[in-house]
Amino acid sequence: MGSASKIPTTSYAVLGLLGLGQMSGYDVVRLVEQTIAHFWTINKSHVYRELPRLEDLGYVKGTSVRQERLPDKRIYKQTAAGRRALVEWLNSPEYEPNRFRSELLVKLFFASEMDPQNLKNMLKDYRERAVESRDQFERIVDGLSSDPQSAFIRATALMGLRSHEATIAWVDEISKVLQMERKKR
Amino acid sequence: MGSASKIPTTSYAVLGLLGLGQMSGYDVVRLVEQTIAHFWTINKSHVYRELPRLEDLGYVKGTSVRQERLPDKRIYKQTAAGRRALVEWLNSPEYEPNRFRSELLVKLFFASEMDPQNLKNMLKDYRERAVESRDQFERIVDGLSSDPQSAFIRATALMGLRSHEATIAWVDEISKVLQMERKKR
DNA sequence: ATCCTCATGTAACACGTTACATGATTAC
DNA sequence: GTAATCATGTAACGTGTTACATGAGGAT
Repeated sequence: MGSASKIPTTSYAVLGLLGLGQMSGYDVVRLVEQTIAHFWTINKSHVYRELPRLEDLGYVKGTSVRQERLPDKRIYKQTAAGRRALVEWLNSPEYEPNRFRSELLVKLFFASEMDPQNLKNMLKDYRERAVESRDQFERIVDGLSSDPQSAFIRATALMGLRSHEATIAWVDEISKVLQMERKKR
Repeated sequence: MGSASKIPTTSYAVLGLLGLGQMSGYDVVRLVEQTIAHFWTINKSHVYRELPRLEDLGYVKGTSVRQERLPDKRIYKQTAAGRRALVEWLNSPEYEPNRFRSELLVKLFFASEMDPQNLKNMLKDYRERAVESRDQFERIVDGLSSDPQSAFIRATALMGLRSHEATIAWVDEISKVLQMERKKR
């Protein structure tokens, strides 16, 4: 039953997207951006490396397509084995822990060496970006609203919304405190 | 003035930690875990690669130390040039955007292929981990409470706290909805 | 004319993780 | 006594990012 070769999350993500229809690498890249990028980025080069790997495993089947004006391309579709592998992965209860990195937080950690005005500007900018993202996710969530088929997709978008809201609230919370610290000195 | 060679955030993080006192690579690794790991992980091997690089740049100075029972080691300290480079980086207003990855969210995105019970278990587990993390951060934040020197460190810990709180609230929010979806079918 | 975007990918390099090594001490 | 932890690192490999390539079509 179990597939011998263990493949990383990125491979399953590509495989999963190919379940939505056959696509070229280029299409996958665009689709990633529109769907999972906010919790799982995959860039172009990586996609193009994953596709042959999935093909070697027999999880997808690629076909070369000639085009006139545009460069020739290769389109891929899930195989039955690919679908099985995907479902098996989905149903295994394990998942790697979340990864989060923030250069802003690194700078904040060392901010005692920082010019207070610069810190203030950076936090302002950070907040503004978060507001923009929050608004985007709000629109997305509202757009998917009541469609029961998209409940899971909506749930992931909702995470985006909530986490940006939390970020905004956090900036406001610490701005007050850091402001005070500056006065005290 | 400006340093010609641009180095990544990880290098500055190591450099910054070496500002807290001279350390071996091993010490840096432990310190990372106790301080910045929740928004900027750096593993052992990476630390050991950064140290010679920082030394080549003249930002730190390493000294070999003989030990009797323990393996010999090399301890590093910030140089004046290193400190300048760090401050310059801190005061530049740029920062790379946050990166976030979550295999759980990838699985959730494709969860229409998933056994509902498994999804339920995964979300339960995810929530439990978030609760644990939240509690840890709560203790940390409370521990650093009123010390003005640690305001910035406290701010980063507070981000950990708030984001885990948001995660917990999000799980509760979507659990209700997904439950309903299941009934409707 | 020139620059930007679409549409395909490849190549090189840097970052990040896992596995390997080694010996002393501490815990059970 | 055996296993885990401390205390140092190194080597190998896999992931992820940036730069390079190429030509058509549309915008200014």
